[in-house]
Amino acid sequence: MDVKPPLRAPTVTDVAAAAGVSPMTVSRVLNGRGGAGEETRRRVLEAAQALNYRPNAFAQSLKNDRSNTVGIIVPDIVNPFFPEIIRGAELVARPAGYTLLSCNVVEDPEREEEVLGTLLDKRVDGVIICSARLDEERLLRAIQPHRAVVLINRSAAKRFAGTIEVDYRAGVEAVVSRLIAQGRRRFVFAAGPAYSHGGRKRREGVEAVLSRHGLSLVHDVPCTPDLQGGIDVAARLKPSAAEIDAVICYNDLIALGLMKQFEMAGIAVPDQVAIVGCDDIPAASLVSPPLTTLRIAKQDLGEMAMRMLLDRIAGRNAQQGIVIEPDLILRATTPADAAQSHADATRERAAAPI
Amino acid sequence: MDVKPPLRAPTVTDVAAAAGVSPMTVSRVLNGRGGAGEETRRRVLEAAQALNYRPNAFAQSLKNDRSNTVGIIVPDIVNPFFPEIIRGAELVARPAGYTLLSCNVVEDPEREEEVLGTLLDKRVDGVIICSARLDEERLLRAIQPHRAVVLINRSAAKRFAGTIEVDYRAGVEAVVSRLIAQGRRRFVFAAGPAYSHGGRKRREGVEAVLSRHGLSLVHDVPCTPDLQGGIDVAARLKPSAAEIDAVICYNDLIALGLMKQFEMAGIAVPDQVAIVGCDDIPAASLVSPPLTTLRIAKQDLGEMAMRMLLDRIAGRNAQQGIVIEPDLILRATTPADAAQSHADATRERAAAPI
DNA sequence: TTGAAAGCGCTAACAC
DNA sequence: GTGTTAGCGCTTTCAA
Repeated sequence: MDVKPPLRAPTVTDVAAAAGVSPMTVSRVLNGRGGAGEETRRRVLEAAQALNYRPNAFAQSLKNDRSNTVGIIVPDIVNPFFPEIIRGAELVARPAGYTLLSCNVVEDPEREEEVLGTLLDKRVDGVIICSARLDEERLLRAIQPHRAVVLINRSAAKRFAGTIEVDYRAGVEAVVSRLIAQGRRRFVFAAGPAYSHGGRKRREGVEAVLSRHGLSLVHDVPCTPDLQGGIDVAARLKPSAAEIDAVICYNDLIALGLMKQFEMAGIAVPDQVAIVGCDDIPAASLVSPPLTTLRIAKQDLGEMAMRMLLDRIAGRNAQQGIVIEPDLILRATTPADAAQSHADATRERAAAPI
Repeated sequence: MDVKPPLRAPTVTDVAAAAGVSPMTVSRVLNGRGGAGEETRRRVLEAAQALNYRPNAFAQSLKNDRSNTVGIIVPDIVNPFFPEIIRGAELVARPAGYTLLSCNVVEDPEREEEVLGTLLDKRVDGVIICSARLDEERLLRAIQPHRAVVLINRSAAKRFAGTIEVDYRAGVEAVVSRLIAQGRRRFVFAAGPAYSHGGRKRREGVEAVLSRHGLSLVHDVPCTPDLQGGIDVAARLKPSAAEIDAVICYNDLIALGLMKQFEMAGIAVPDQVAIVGCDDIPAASLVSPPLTTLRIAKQDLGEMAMRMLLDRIAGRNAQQGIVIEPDLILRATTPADAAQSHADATRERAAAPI
């Protein structure tokens, strides 16, 4: 009556014995490699079923020299930006017969290197790396032994990896231009991690537009890419809050942390200071005022990356680099009317009845 | 000059040849199994280094019959509740020498079963299942062949799995009692997925308190455990919003979606309707008004689960079942003063100067 | 259509 | 202290 815990999982040999054939035949039948008698086929299938047989993936991988596993490395799984990418990647990987191994490196370059090593030990068929934090040289060395690599938001010699980049620069330029047209002049950049490639792109966008208008950043403050980062930035900014018009944030988490602090400090958003995020995570539209941000099609990004990776694994290196454009989502942390200047908005608010 | 892509990864044999010893010696040195000459040791290490040798995890696993990999299955990686659990689990797994394979089943029981099979093929040493959606019989059958299993928020015969459960019932009872003391009488339960074990616990909590007061639920509406679920519930509730005092939500995501819709419909929270969430995800404290919720120590939960799993893998089944208590986090979607009745609050608000 | 042998990379057991 | 042999579970090659 008692179901005994399986002391040893059944092997091809067990199935073969049960079906009265050779292990080879079992393998053939189970892998649909044709060439197997109808009757034999039935017996094998039956035996496998009865024994609850499951092929040992190690043995298969060892023999075939492929694991049907791919890895994806993200800086922080708790940052809502990344789970969507993972989900997208998984959506493509599974139907293609691949298992996805997702690894979280908690924003630590050492860990990133270590994880790439572990994935190598596990002989993954390929890896997607999101926002790699390693410096160029170490990154190249770490990915070089891998069979196939796709980098998200990081460029690299095409020889070593396919790339998918978000055109943050263009996105940021669009918002900053708009804010300048609305009369904002004194900008702050809440920069996120210093070593971020995407962070540099965003900065370039801000600075390009500013310098076109003879302006430059009032502050450029690095911070962790999470709520706490936004809180830290707020602390830095509060003493001189009267001297700034707008804060461009590395991501929504920072923007949200910042907003909360500004709200508590009585700093009016967007009337006194405009705030712009990046990513468009769900919380961005839930807060008050809802956050103006750059939307990235996160799940699509994951899907594209995985498709590119599978292509590379299969040896068809069709697409080498893709750039995707973010959408500017105008919500209420930036002034509503592009024609109306900052000063006007302030005056009008002061004159409003309630 | 050109770095050639590795056509074949180096093996013990390669290292052995380079060091002028036998493969066995290489294995011994690299695994620190003592018994190896100082000089030999040095040579082997050098050779391994030079060739950039990395042991093939398959071959090791095949031989040792253990993969040093553990799996964790979550219903939806995009739900912010789960990434924190995964991170906690990983924090414990990695130092112990285990790689964590996290799998997302997008709230689909079929996928859950399939994934348990895949993990079996990969011969993981153990699995943690979060909020298993499978029915009892299929769940038991699916976990039975696994070496070690820990279930989060799901009970099971101790024989087959360790369990960690959140005492949702107690948590919910605490809020509901409080709301009743504040004069709320007409409760709605936004129930989440019908097949959720945790959902049943929460419902028991609500109903226990209500019946103690001679009350019963006005509505019990199932929904998906995400923002959309909350939006759907709002649509269901809006026509009769005047007839309800409080909505107890399965999780924060639902509560947040609901709040947003209520806000747009001009339904005052908490004055007209109180809202309670569950989980305490970061967004809960960011919205206005901030959400009253039950806080679960998510990362701790992940850490505990992983520790329990590793214990089970090692054969020390010390702890079989753990129950953790949620903390009631009172924020502003429920009335502030327990002594003040609903009616009072409403009157006072109406009389307020602004 | 089916089977026998050999080997993927590694290590436990047993020599020497 | 070090090497030899054998085998983990599977599948490719070649033969029957």
